[in-house]
Amino acid sequence: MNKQLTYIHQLKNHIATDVDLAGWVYNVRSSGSLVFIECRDGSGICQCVVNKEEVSVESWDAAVSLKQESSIRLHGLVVADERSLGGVELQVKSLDVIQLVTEYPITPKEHGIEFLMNRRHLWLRSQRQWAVMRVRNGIIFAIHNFFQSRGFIQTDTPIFTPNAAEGSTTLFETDFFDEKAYLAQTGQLYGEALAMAHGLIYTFGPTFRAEKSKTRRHLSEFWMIEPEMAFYDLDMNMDLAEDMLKSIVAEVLKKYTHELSLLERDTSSLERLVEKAFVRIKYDEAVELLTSEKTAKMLDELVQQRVLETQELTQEQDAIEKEHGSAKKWRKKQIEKRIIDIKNRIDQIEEDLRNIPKWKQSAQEFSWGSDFGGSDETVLTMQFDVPVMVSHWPAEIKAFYMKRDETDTYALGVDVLAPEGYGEIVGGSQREDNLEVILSRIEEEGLDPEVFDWYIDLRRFGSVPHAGFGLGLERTVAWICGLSHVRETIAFPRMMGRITP
RNA sequence: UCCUCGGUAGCUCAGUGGCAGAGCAAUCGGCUGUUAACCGAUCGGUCGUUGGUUCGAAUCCAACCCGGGGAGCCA
Repeated sequence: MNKQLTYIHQLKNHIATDVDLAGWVYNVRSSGSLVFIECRDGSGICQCVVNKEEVSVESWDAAVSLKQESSIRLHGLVVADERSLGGVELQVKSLDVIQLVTEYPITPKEHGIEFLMNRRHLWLRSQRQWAVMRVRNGIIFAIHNFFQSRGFIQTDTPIFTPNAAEGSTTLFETDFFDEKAYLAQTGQLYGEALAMAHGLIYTFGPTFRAEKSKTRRHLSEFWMIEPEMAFYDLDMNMDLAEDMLKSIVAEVLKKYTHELSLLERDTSSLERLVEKAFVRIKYDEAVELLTSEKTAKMLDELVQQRVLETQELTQEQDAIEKEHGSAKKWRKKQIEKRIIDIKNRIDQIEEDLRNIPKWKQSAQEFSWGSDFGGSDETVLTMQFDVPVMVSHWPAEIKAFYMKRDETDTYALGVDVLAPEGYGEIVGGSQREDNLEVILSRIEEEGLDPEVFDWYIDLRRFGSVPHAGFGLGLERTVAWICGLSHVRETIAFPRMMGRITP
């Protein structure tokens, strides 16, 4: 154990020298008197070549016996080789097995989501999951960087709370020394108290929602970042949210190119967003856009595009199916793979074709005063190539603490919708700072003023205009990584029907 | 809670009323540059569960269980 270990991500700096590696067998191939080991050590993956004629009998026997995820120590020479992934490989001089593994369940082949989720503790070792966790780390670091460099103080708010902050959502109930308590769905109200102490604060912690949601955007336990700023109005709030998202994306693009390429993320949309101003529209304008001829036409065109794509795919499938009969074995496999891809894509298109008319109907029939549904958000964001910030919502559909405009009909709230159909990643508002108004709002909502007494104190003692927002970490990770479901953005997701591992 | 699709070998799937199948994994053998290596052989089954229809059910019907996708709600 006293040998100096070299980590795989540093190997490029050690070409033509001998190093010691320790790690796990990601995959292994053998070819007579050569064994190719793909070794991962947490920092990366490196192909290690064992040549029968250049190692001891013990090392050779060990190499031949290796199976996936066996833990090993390697000593060898680092060489540049274009045939190897990453351009560097290790020519092994000796190999020790720490533990020989048999029947590791996750093979390099395809697996279903249920199988993988049941083995999440092992799945985390796979390349894609590894990349996602690293990008998540990068996003977290970028968020702290952004706020810390602007003088924000990170504060922590309680997880046990005596009541719901916003009447509507379902919370997890627990027993707190024989008293009913709930797991926090937001730290916002406490954040406001801390902002009155420190001016600029943010929280970064877990939140819990007991809704029985089964969609790609929901978790029961997720992490949220909630800045709260004294002397900020809605516009300043929106500026801050835009700067923050740009800063996060820029930092991830700069530091995580390898991970994003492992995830096959097309980064053009992310790169564009860093440079361009976000779209800012008011709720009324969004409704107008949703119900417009332009939107209807765009959706019709989308249907035509999908139909055309299906025709092209079907033609390709016919052509390669004909070729299949007389093809060589390797080509047959290639064709079979391609046909599976084509079938999946066609299934996806058929679902789109079933859905788009519904989207169109939902958009066309949208009536002022309701909240946007998932498809409405998608239809809105499809028309822009940067995030869309929707502000000035009908006051009735927003929470009691949001400040209203002069006409008392609009809440000074803002939702930030991510591009590419990722939906709402930020929700925020300017808060109501007037004592009388907030008291009457609490009454109107039928909430118990006694429960909010400490919160109301914030309006009694030095009340000032202030604002804040919440950023959903998992949705942000899903969007930046280009993942179709938030369950892969957190190490051990908690969602309806999933509490283990 | 509702809508919708699915559950067949360790994994991914094919099989729509008549002998339970393929690829991968596993096991054994071969191969000196492999890239989800390849080639040959072997092994592998409570067809989600229970009941029904039928000469005969993986296949048809009913109920239930589990999972995927979506709605509502939201980050």
